[in-house]
Amino acid sequence: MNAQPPIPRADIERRGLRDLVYEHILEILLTGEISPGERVSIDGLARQLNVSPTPVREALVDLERTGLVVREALRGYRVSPPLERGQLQELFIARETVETAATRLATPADDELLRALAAAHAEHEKAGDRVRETAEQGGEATDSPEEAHRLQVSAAQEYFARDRDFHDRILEHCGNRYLVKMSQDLGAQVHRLRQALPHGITDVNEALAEHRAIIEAFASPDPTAPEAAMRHHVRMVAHRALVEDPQTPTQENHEDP
Amino acid sequence: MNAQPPIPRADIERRGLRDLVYEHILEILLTGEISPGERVSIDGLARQLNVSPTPVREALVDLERTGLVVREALRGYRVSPPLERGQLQELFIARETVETAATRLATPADDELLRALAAAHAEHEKAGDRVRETAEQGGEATDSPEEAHRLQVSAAQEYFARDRDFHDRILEHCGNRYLVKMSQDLGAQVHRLRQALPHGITDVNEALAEHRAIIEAFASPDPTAPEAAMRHHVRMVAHRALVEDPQTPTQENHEDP
DNA sequence: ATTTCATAGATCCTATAGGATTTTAGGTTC
DNA sequence: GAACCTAAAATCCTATAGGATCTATGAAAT
Repeated sequence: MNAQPPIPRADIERRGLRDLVYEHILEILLTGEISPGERVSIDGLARQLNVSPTPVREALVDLERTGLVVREALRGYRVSPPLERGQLQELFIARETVETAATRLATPADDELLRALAAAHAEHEKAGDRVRETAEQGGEATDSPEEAHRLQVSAAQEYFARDRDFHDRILEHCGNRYLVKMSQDLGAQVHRLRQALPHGITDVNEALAEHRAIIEAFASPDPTAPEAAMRHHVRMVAHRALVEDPQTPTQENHEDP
Repeated sequence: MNAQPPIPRADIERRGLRDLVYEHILEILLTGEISPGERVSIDGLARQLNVSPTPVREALVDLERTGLVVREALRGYRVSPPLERGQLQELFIARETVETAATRLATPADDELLRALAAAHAEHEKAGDRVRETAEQGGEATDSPEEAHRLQVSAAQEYFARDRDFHDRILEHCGNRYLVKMSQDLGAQVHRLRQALPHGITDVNEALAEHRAIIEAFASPDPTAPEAAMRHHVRMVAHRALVEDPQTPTQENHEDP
């Protein structure tokens, strides 16, 4: 007989069908395969994924809490409508609150954080280069125009992922699991926002420069510098996202800049 | 025929069986009917509530995201283990972050907020009186000892609910739905913490005084006063909750007091 | 006495079925 | 032509059934 000891299989990470379905639906939502406001049929998804409705229902309950879908009893789920300007402002303020708190808690930075930030930033810069390349050759085209657009979208996704990695490195080192969870919850909304922006990424240089400033602030002896740099960064991102169509302002953040 | 316009019935609020089951399980968890670490059987709950397992499963998925239960694939749900000291510290820091941000956004307070806070505080004081009464006559007893204890628990629950109402009034007026949601998520953890504390409520006077200070700060012309009062309150709550058994400290909040 | 193994029970997980409700399509009337 | 009513299809919601997995109890062996 094969002498297999009671293997303490902790890292195999057994996952039920529900988790797989969740990721599949998430993929559908994030790629924008279904438009905001459109129905997300439970039975339809079950047929499409060749599973029963039960795991689909569980996955949707989970997704509802992320805010990506909304539920109306007896009427099913719908893709959440796009973020309004007011929600956008609130979202950035909430993000500023969480990110600055995490940055403060991660200060002073240990060597591990500094190395991780440098590595993440390098990847972010690479992704930024690709974004610029695809944006330039988008007009002339090496392949078909739809292929060029596909490359552009792919580069943008990679860029956003690396951007988020940078922030996640800080979150990981803040030592507060609740702030991490909050940031993840907000992250889903942020993604929704980015997907909704019509024009491509136009602030690669600015964002990278602000990230670099954050790294330098962590390296400096001033314990208030990192938080200030992060606050400035989040506010600039908000500013760049809110430049167009001046609408009804709803609230401001009363704090010293 | 009755000339009913396309009634925008928004407040009828239709709810499915899943929501009722959710509330029932929540009640079971908050009253401590099941001990931390114990199993939460899906089929068992379904039998107990006379419903099928499907809505129970959905409710548990929802509860899992609140942190009240934890899931292990193919092994079911369990009541979350009690908060460790490190988690407690992190929880209070997260709470301080969210509550102070909301307080800052609610400043300057309008008349509606001031009235709402005064009303909420009055109810909170009443509940505090009942807590003191039941604590005093707990020994002598008017009825059986277990009846006295029941009254004590009931008074404590009312007290906590009114305490939370006070904070919610501020949250409502901060104008940021994401901060509100974060506070609600943390609220479930806070409740878990309170239920775990062995001795009764011993800081009624202190808490009420700190709340009164917050009200006065909102009434003062100093725009930084409310946030400072709230920060002080949350920190004092944390201090009073963390006095006993000095364990390994994990992190501090680097900010000017 | 401790460990190992095996069997029985309970539980989780997924699939399928049917009742209730909503949505959609088509026809009718003003 | 627009509004209203009716009927059918689709969908949501809940319940039930069966296979897979885990847990627990008890017997056997070292």
